[in-house]
Amino acid sequence: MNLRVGLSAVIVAAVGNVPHVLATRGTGPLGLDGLPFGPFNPEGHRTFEIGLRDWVTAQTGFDLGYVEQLYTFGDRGRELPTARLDDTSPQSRIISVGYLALTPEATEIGGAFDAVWRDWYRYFPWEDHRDGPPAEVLNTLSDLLEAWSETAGTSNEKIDRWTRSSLAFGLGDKAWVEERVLERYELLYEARIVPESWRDAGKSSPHDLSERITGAQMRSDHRRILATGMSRLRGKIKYRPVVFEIMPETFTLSALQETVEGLLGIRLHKQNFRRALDKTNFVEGTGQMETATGGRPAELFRFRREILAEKAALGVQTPRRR
Amino acid sequence: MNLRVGLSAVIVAAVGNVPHVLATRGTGPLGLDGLPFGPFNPEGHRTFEIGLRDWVTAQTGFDLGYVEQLYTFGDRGRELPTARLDDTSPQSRIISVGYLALTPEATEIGGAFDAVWRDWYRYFPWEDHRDGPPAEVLNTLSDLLEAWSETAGTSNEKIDRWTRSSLAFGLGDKAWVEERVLERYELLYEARIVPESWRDAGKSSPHDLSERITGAQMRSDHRRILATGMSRLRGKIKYRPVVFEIMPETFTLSALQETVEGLLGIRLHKQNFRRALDKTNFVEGTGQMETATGGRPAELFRFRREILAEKAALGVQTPRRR
DNA sequence: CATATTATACTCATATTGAGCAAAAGGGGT
DNA sequence: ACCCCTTTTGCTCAATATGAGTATAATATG
Repeated sequence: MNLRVGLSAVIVAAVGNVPHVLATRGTGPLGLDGLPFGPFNPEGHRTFEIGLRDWVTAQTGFDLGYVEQLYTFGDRGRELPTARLDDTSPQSRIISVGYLALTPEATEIGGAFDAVWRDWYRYFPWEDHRDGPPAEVLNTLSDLLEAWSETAGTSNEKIDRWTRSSLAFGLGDKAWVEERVLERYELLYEARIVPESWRDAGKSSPHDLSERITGAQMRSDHRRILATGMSRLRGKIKYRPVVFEIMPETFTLSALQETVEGLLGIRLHKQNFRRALDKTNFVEGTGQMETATGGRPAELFRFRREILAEKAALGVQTPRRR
Repeated sequence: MNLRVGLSAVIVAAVGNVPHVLATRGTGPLGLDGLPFGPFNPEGHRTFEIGLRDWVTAQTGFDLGYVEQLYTFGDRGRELPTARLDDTSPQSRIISVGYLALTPEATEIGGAFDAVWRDWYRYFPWEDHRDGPPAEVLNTLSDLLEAWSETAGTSNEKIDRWTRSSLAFGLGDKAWVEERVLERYELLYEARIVPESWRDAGKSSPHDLSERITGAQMRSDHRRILATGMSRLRGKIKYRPVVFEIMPETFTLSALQETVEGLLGIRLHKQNFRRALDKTNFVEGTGQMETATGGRPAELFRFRREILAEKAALGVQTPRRR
């Protein structure tokens, strides 16, 4: 059997303090978006990371800053949109090594590469709790998950399904834990709520759900890879100063907070955010002022990159509600 | 070029509350240990994880419990012990997907598989701070790292090397951060202190260091993979109840603490450990007593596996000294 | 010059953390 | 029986961190 290795990238930038991912525009009959994906060329590149950087630069014209490996996806049944899980035909098998990359420049994409920056909540509407939990989306999903739990064979299995659902989505008295993006997506996939779970099984969905609820689909398993990247980033931001990789040279503290809030999908208490930031010594004032704030001008700050080697944590802890 | 995918596993169990890894005994001229490593067979296995479980069971006769993917290693120059980093010959390239597995049974290995359980500090003597920082090892390494810093070209580079060294190893007024196992190993590799850095470059080491200082070598890049696994486990133990995957059915709280201490390589405050554990509700008393403690008998506890889906964190936080 | 808007500075109750002392419950020797 | 040693278990306390509030400063706008 033919084994091939590809690289897929979740490239994140902030557009107006809202997290965006680089997506390749859909071309097939369904017109689904995908993640940038390129073959790994073992002759040309000594490491995966070098291969990834090269090929993103070649196709989009900009340099990636922060890069980290996410996960290696090798399941059979993920290559073709119509592949069946029980398919055992000895076709070529593609293994894809997923990477998370952060870049400050959400510039227009040059070259022949048909890619666009997309608000990442387009693919995950239930993940955006910045204006409180999105009631319509969550209620619909909650109902569907409850129905799915009911269809289980045994009563134990029913309870298990519903427990997992409420924990993942913070239903009932459970807390919403923002970094469980992957867990939530996988649950929606397992419960056959998200359309690609039907697509991958070669069937058509019996549901008639709007994209406002289930989010936009992606090619192959790219939405899963994106969920993996979001989970990783939301987790990491709490103990490593990775936000600064997507911030411009100078920024106001409010802009920094809004970016963090955008990534986490929740609002933070302003005063406590500042206090936590103060303790870390990660930023220093530049003396310059940003006047277009609409109110009192804010000082522009800069990330003290020297400190990167030293300190580890951006002490932004998120409150555990409930 | 031939692309092949292999699976390597860091399989951890506790032998008398001390963490051990399953290692394959050295056969080559150097007689170096290695990690269990097997080819991934795309025809036979739908996913990597299934492949891994199958092959460990086939070779050792026991079932893996907890399994998680670590990292995918694909650098050129890691296949052969004598491969040179600048080697560009189009030989077969092996990509290895590393896995971390935890198992409670440190049973004898059956079958034809020549594997042994090895104290993981055999490979990383500088990581064991259970009886305080290991002065001899750390002093020697500190001197070597300082010497390496001095050989840098520019003064900036000198400072950078020494900063990274003291941060990684907690030298001077810096704190020892136990989960930076990989960072420390990579620094020792970069500084050419660890013998395999010379081996990989096809040279022989000018140092004459005992294994008591540099730890035991492993085949290929297996020591790096082990370091990755140790880092992951030490990090994860603080926010997920993974310890219980290597504990027997019932255990005393002291045994649990000693196992955690073994994994983290540091001592914890007993009363605070208990208090943190209490809050999580992860364990429940069985009523039975263990009398062979040498003092007051201790109650035997059991992990409440039902809670696994619910609660996330084993709130064992490690003190940040200094 | 009042008002809206945003930035920044304090305050305070409560929870968490690090670290200590004290009592309880065994075993072993005299 | 009694003392000593060891380990478990229970409790206290100061220091710090956290969540959330109020007050004040500095600008733009009408």
